[in-house]
Amino acid sequence: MSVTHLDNLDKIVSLSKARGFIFQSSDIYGGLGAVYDYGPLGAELKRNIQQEWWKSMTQLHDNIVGLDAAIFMHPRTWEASGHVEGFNDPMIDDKQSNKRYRADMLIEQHILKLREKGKKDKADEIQHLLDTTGTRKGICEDLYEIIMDEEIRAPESGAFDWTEVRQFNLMFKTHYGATSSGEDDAIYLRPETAQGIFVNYKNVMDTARVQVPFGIAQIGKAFRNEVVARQFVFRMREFEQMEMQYFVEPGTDQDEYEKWLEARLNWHKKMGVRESNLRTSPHPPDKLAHYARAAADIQYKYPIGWQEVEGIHNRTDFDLSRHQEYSGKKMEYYDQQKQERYIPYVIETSVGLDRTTLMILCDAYREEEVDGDTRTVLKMNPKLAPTKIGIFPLIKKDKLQNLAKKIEADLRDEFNVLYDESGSIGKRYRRQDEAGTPFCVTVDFDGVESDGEDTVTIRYRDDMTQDRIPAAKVGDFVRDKMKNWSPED
RNA sequence: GCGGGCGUAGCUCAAUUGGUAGAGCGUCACCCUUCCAAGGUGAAUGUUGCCAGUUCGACUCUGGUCGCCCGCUCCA
Repeated sequence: MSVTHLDNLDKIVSLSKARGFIFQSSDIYGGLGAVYDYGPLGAELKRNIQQEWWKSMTQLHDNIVGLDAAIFMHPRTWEASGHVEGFNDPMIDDKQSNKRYRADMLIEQHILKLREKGKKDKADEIQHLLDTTGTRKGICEDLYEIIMDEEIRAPESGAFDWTEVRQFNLMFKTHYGATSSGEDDAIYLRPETAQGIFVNYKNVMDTARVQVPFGIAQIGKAFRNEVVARQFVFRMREFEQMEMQYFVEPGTDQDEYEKWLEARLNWHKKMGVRESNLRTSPHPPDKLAHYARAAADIQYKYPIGWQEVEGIHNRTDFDLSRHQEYSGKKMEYYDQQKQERYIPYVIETSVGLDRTTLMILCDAYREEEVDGDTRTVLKMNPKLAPTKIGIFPLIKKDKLQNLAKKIEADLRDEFNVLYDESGSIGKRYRRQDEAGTPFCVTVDFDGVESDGEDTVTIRYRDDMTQDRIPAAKVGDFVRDKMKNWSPED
């Protein structure tokens, strides 16, 4: 059996659509860019991943609690977080130095220089042009024209090699209130879930009886107007994050950061992703986000290359300090033992649920040669599989159907099962292979005609072998096999 | 955002110089069938991405628009 190497996402996209994992949004209207819907199998898969994450974060840690904050937040939140400032300005890049500047600031500096040189008329003229930007073509175009006409050079490199002026509106804006229309009522769809945690930090501390170090975990949607949103569910405009913010004592932050980076990498391995397809990748200091002291990606080797599936950040006390400043509410923690007051540092683990789902699909995907035919199979961790057990009568005969339906009824409460009696048995197996169903139980004549207890065959997705087991033991058997599953190469 | 390519049934594709759409696979039903998609019979599905124009007539020509792919750019 050969290992399947995927060069791109085509096969995954096709299978996702054909089997009902993932569809493009609003397909019948021609689709909506960079937005996708999860179909019946995808919804189950995604939910299973969520549950595994939630359990590993909350249930397995006595000092991490859950939260479910709203998508809408007070607009001041995004001023405090730095998103409004950073996401809404007309920016221009110097191609020589790759430095980015606010286009309007460049022009103001230019005006200032002119005044210093005594060129008052010229300065006034440009000031007027700047004040009336947006009235000629558009804000970006007008600013660009001034920079071009005045041959304004980059402050640091001295180069005159600009990109166009672009408005960075990463946040989706909408109106709050049914009768609203004006700018006053603008509200944002959150661009990250983290702020929902930070603004509830005090509430949680006051009610959940937690002590530093402690964490708050949350799963939820976030929205970003990406400049370039492509590559299936890898980069979407509406996506789901699974985040945990861990509040620690300053000074212990670097240790905790290292600890969580390793813990999170291990989680991905535990989900059944092959170790050779996972790695961590620290961000170089000059590429860190404004709030971070240290950061690393957990990357997966997608068909489109090594890409970030999760980010671990040391956010320092940036967010809590800013919220303290903007809200006027104390964000300090009082350590009774040490009799110290401080604003905790925050270690963030933030994993993309959609990216994880895509990773699981990619890592599971195989095409194998079986008797000159190609078998497409998703060898994913049984815990994550949308359907756990396919249950079939070998052929449509009452005797076989009755037992198969009885087994189905017995297992349905505990497992996601699927009963199928159409077509040949081989076809039913292969159909379940494509859905990633790890076990198929078939009722045959040997089983029901034997004296004593009924037996069935159980067929394994990964190697297509079978065992004959008592019909009453299917549940026990599956439970055991699920626990002992490990990925193959 | 820029440049290039593409857009016909769920999927892969076909339709002679413009004459109002077909096949295979898949799906569904029935029959057959004692374990790995390949038996038989039958059925459903398309305003040819969308809108407009040229034309007696457009899947086929033109423009716009939406979406997808590749490259560049971007990713605070």
